[in-house]
Amino acid sequence: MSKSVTHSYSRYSRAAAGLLGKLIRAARKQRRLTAQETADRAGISRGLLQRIEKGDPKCGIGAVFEVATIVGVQLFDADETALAGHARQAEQHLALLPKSVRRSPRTVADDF
Amino acid sequence: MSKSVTHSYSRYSRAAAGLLGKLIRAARKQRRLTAQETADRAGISRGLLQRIEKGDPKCGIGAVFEVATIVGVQLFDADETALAGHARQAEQHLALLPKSVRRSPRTVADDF
DNA sequence: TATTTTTGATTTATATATAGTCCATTAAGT
DNA sequence: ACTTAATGGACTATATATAAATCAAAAATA
Repeated sequence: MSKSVTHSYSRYSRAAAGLLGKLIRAARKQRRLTAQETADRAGISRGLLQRIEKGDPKCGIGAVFEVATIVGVQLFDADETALAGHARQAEQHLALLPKSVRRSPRTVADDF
Repeated sequence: MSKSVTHSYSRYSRAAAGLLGKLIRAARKQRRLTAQETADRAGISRGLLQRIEKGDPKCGIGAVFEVATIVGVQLFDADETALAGHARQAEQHLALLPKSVRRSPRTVADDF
């Protein structure tokens, strides 16, 4: 076996994944959905659902979003959402920005 | 080669991943960060960053959150956030709910 | 225009995420 | 209390995500 390179995440990222997991679990319980049934509907295994609810950062974002949707956790609220709005805005903004970025020598804060 | 089981995601999940990717890309450009530099800071490869910005649902949620944080996309705003609030609430709620769920025979709507 | 960097895409090798199974424990319903 | 179901944890095999390297095209600066 070769050396495995353990990647570490920022506290914020870990917290976000963990919180999202808790949200999902709570929502599932509220709806009285079995872990197995939820997993089936999401098209994933029960084991993966466990990891998602535990906040494992290695879970695929698609699987997480899928489960979140099923149990009724709206990340980006409703039809015209926080995220959707942001993204449209982002796209427009993108059109105005240069298509590639030339590295500027100034340093950027990296604290979070 | 054995048959590969292609998993399909709901439209909502795909949209969510895609939108988040666009958000990230736009934010990165705004900050004039190179793809390579962003990837380095996130501790991931440039290729993975490309997939994240393209909205690939198979990307690990930890990596996505990490990049989002770096480029300044706040999923759950700031220190006491939408999500954090929800999650605390979720936890309390969880304490009041039964620890396991007994399947009730009634069917549930599955359209989204 | 010339030069240099960024980007997008592809390929390969390796690490690892996931599905599937099993078992022990715990909790719900009777 | 008894019975049955849901959960949490392991473990294994396989699919696949990821890193790394390379190259061509596009775009930024001079």
